Amino acid sequence: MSPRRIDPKLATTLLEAAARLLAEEGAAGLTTRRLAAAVGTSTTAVYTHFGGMDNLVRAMVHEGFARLHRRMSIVRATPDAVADVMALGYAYRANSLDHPQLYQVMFGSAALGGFALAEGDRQHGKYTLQPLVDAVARATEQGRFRTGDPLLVAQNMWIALHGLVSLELGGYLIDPYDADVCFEAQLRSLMVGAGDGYEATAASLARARRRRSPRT
Amino acid sequence: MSPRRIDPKLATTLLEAAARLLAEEGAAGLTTRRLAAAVGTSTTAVYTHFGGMDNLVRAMVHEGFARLHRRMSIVRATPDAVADVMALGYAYRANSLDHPQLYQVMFGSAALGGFALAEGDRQHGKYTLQPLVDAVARATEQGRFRTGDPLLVAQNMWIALHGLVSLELGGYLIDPYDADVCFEAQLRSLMVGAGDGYEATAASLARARRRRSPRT
DNA sequence: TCGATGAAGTAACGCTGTTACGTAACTGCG
DNA sequence: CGCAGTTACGTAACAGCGTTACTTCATCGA
Repeated sequence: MSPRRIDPKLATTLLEAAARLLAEEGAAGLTTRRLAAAVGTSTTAVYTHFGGMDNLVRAMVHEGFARLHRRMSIVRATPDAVADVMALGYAYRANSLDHPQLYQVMFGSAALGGFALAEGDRQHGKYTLQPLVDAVARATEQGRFRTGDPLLVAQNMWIALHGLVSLELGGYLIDPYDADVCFEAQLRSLMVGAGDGYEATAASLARARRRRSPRT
Repeated sequence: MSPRRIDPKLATTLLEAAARLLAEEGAAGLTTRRLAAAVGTSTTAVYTHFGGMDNLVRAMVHEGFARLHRRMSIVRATPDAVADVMALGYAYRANSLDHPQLYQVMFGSAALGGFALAEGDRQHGKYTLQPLVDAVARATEQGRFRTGDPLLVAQNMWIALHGLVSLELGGYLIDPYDADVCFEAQLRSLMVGAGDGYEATAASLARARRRRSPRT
């Protein structure tokens, strides 16, 4: 019927449209038919290029982790490793708030919505976490953190950050304190919990705060 | 067709069946038709009693928060308030692991699956958090925690715990450390981050560990 | 120029939540 | 006891979902 669209990159087009649909209408609005309509094709395209909605979502999750990794990779190492750790925290949260729906699909145990993630899809955090592990290791070398496995310390920080972002995006945070207050309190608590001094953490937090990236 | 079931508590029956369906088959298996079949009625019952699937899920979430609150309320106050705080952490995680699917619906920003939670539904954490706030306040009075708002401190602990449980249930935790290790490391870090001494925390953790409730 | 290959469209299947409509049962009043 | 009134339930349908045979058609290589 419609003139045949010669588009060898239909897969990419589909992914971009899916991301836009997800961002604008939420996960409920991300259906094969609406996606097909958005790119001017038929639902079959999803199957020839991805083999189903699951795989398309999986590809989006993949892309989401890559973007998160990129966002955290541009945080440079400075002489203050604790400030670096907190700067990574800022980057993590900023990326999540920039793509809230995607974040919820990545971590929202999206199996709920019928989208099923495979085992490997959840392990992208492994390399996403690497910049944080490095910064923690340097903070440990600098004597700011207690001696211990940087991977375990970094993972605990990631866990706490995910808890914050997850509850913030879900609207679960309780009234008197907004997410910003909770976030910085969380950062302070994490650094002190890892072994840093209370005053030293405050100074490093001030430094990290100045390094927040303006936009994506 | 079938003999009219005289069951004035059909609403309760539906809720129980829904909980069982959710636990056994996951959120994808929780449909009006399967639910109706499970209790030997028709899909209409869901609408006369709840006004739709959303409200039924909302009622389950309500019940889930109540159960969580109950589970945390049986943690008694002892002279070691920090041990109490960690015992509440154990209770929180134990409850979540006992009802993983329900937990994911409660916090999994279930809007993804088409189930929408109302604003008020998310604020049940307000009273659920109260036992933790009290324990934190006592730990502060005892000089174990730094002076500060117990609500903010407790909220940060809840955030971190939710992060752990959420990632654990979703299968996101990274290999070398299992969830138990991460959990106890998280507890230690939280107590130290709140102001407790490293050695004092270790002693209290040992006490809290002995108090774990055996079953629901 | 012609056959082969692969992708896209059509239409259908079974499933979902939801609702209009009819019916049957319980409730309360006389 | 008998008769409305109200409520709850079953039936059947609608729209929309993911998915999949089957068909059609554009493109490429010989």
